[in-house]
Amino acid sequence: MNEKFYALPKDKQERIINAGYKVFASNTYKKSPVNEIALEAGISKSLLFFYFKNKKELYLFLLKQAEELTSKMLMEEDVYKGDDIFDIMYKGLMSKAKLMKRYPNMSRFSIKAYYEKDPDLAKDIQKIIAPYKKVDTYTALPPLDPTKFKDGIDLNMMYQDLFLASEGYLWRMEQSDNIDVDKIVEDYKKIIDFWKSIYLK
Amino acid sequence: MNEKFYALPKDKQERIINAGYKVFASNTYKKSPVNEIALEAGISKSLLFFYFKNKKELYLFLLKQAEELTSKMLMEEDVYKGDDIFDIMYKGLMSKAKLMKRYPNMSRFSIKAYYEKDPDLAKDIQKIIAPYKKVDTYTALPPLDPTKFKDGIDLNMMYQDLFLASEGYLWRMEQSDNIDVDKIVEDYKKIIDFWKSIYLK
DNA sequence: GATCGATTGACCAAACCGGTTAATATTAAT
DNA sequence: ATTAATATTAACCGGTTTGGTCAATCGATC
Repeated sequence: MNEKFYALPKDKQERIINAGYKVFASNTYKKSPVNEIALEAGISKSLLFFYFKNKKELYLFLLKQAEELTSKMLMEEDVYKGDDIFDIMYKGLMSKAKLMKRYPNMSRFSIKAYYEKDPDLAKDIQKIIAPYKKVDTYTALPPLDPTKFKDGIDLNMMYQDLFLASEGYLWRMEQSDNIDVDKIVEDYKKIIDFWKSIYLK
Repeated sequence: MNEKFYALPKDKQERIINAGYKVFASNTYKKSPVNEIALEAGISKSLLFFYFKNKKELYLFLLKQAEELTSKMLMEEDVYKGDDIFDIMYKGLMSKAKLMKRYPNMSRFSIKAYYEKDPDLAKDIQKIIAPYKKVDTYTALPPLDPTKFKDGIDLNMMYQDLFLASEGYLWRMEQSDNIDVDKIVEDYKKIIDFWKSIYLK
């Protein structure tokens, strides 16, 4: 790719990146016309080909970018990880929401990339994804201090409840095009408080 | 459309329908090649054009079919509606799962149709969707008998919890290609029981 | 083997797509 | 103002795809 891309004003860079995420997230790789991306970004197709030598390079650049941004977010999340499961989940969703505000289609793009079957790409995709694949994001029950929770509560089931609901939340966020992050975070805070009130001693 | 389509053996009809749902659910209308649908259905493109006079007719037929099947399911659901909220939610997800087993991509197709922007279609889509649009599926809190629930529980928040988690569940089902409906229903039953144990008196 | 309906392969014109290139617009330097 | 360098685009091209048609073939029935 052309290094001059990085010399572009940040907002133009992000407009191009987001245009790529949008189009590649809505279609398969093969059915994502470069021209559509250029149009969405407000530049000409030729200019896109000036910055990225071909469609494949553009795609892989976007994927790498996505993986880097995501893992960076996850690491930042980790730094502040305490032992309060509710707090962890709240902060988790909050940082996801923040990322989603800046790159509304990145998450959908990444998921789609994971399942992309194009023979020209599959191998390169796996190469980029592999390192991050190990970091499995909280599907398993984290260690919890049972004394803090009300007696008789099946902590495993409780965690499934929290997890499932958060997933539903995330899903809703992905559906709507223009997310009001603040409102969503606020709503989520409310339900977290509710959970605290019923699960905690 | 050609009435002879209905004379086809039921399983062949459904294979064609499901092929349509699959392709139209994965791409925009314009980028869904009729040939891909035919291939997926195991017939020739020519035969598809024999049953449906053109792409648009095929698409609208599938949409009408989807709306009819969905509203039929919702009505059947209504018939058995008691006053046990947990039972209602369980039965709701169960019938959705059953429908999803028979038509794995129908729901994704319908959602996509809702957002389809093709100028050739948008109007016709709205015409088909409009009647069913009013039937809003349980977003609002249904009437609940507060005496049955543990004291001090915010029923509104509780319902949001149930609803959100169910949404997450549904989402998971849509993600996976081959759904093990029975396992999913079983899992859901477990979490319903869990909810009963913490929310009910 | 003739008849008839079901099904297909071959075909076509139009649109589309990735990528190139020569031309133009914009900015900065002299 | 002129030039030089850079950023950006329009026009174009060969190859592919796509919706749709139609004559040909297949398969059963008589």
